[in-house]
Amino acid sequence: MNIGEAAKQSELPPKTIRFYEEIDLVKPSRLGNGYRDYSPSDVHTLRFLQRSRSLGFTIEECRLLLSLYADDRRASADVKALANQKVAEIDRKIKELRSLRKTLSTLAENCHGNDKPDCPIIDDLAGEHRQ
Amino acid sequence: MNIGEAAKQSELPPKTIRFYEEIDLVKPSRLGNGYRDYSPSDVHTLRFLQRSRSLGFTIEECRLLLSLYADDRRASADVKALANQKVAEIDRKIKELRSLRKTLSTLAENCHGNDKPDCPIIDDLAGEHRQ
DNA sequence: CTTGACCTTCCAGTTGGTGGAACCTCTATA
DNA sequence: TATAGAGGTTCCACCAACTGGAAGGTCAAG
Repeated sequence: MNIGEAAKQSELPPKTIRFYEEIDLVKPSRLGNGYRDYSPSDVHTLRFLQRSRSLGFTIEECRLLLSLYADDRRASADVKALANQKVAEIDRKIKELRSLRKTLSTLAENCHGNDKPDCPIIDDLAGEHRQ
Repeated sequence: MNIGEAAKQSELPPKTIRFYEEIDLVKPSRLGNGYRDYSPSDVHTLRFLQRSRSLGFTIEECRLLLSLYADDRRASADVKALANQKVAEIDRKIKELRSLRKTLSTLAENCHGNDKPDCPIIDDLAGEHRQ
C-alpha cells in the first residue's frame, strides 16, 4: 500500500510517516518504482504510534512501548510504570498551569482594562509592585 | 555591568541573555574589550522578560508587552486582553491534560502490573480493544 | 607568569514535525 | 498518444526557545 493510503488508515500525515521512517520507527519495503510499500503490520505500527503520541508519550517512549509490544515476554509492570510516570508528569504540568492561571487572572482582574495607560499587569511584569 | 552580573540580577542564564540580544529584545552597549555592558535599564528589561516568559508568554508576546510597557500612552485594555487570552489558552491546555490523564490512569488501573505479558495498556495502544 | 574565571563568536543539537522546491510516476481522458 | 493532475520521491530549510561545546581573548589574583 502507498503512503497516502497508509496515512489515511493511521491518521498520520505522510510527512510524519516519512519522518518516523527516518528515525527508524517503521521500515516499509520499496516497490520497483521507489515508492514505499506499507504492509498491514506497518500500518498497525503507525496506528500504535499515532495513539501513543496522542496520549502524550514522547517519541523515545513510543520506541520503548513498541519494543515492549514486540516482546511477548514483557512484564506488564514495565508498561504500567511508564503509564503511571506519564500520569505523574501530567499532574505536575496541570499543577504548574493552575498556578500560572491564578497569577495571570489575578493580575487581569486588578487591571481596569480601559484606554488609560495605568496597568497593574505591566507594573507587575516590570517589577513595580505597588500595593 | 558584565553579562554574568546581569544574569544574576535578572535570573536568566548568560546564554539566554545573548540569545535575547540576537533577536533584538535587548541591546547592551559594548566596552573597549568587546564585553557587553548592561545598564540598569537593560537589566530591568531582562527581568521583565524573565517574568513574562515564566508567566507563559511567548517571545513575540513579550516583545509586544515590552513595546506596550515603553508606550506611556498604551491602553491598559490591550494588556488585559493579552493576559486574558493567555488565561484562556491555559484553560484549554489544562482541559486537554485532564482528559489525557483520565485516559492514561484508566488504562493503568486496568493493568495488573505483574511480570506477565498480558497488558491492557499495550492492547489499547495496539488497537486491540477487548472487553 | 601562570592559573582560573569570565568573556567572545560560531556552529550544532534539541523535539516533533511542517513547508516548499525540484523532480519522477501513474492513471485517466481528449 | 499526448497531457494533465494526483500522488510519489529526495533534500533542505524552518518553527520555539534555548542549550552545549569548541576555540580563543581578557582580566584579576597570587
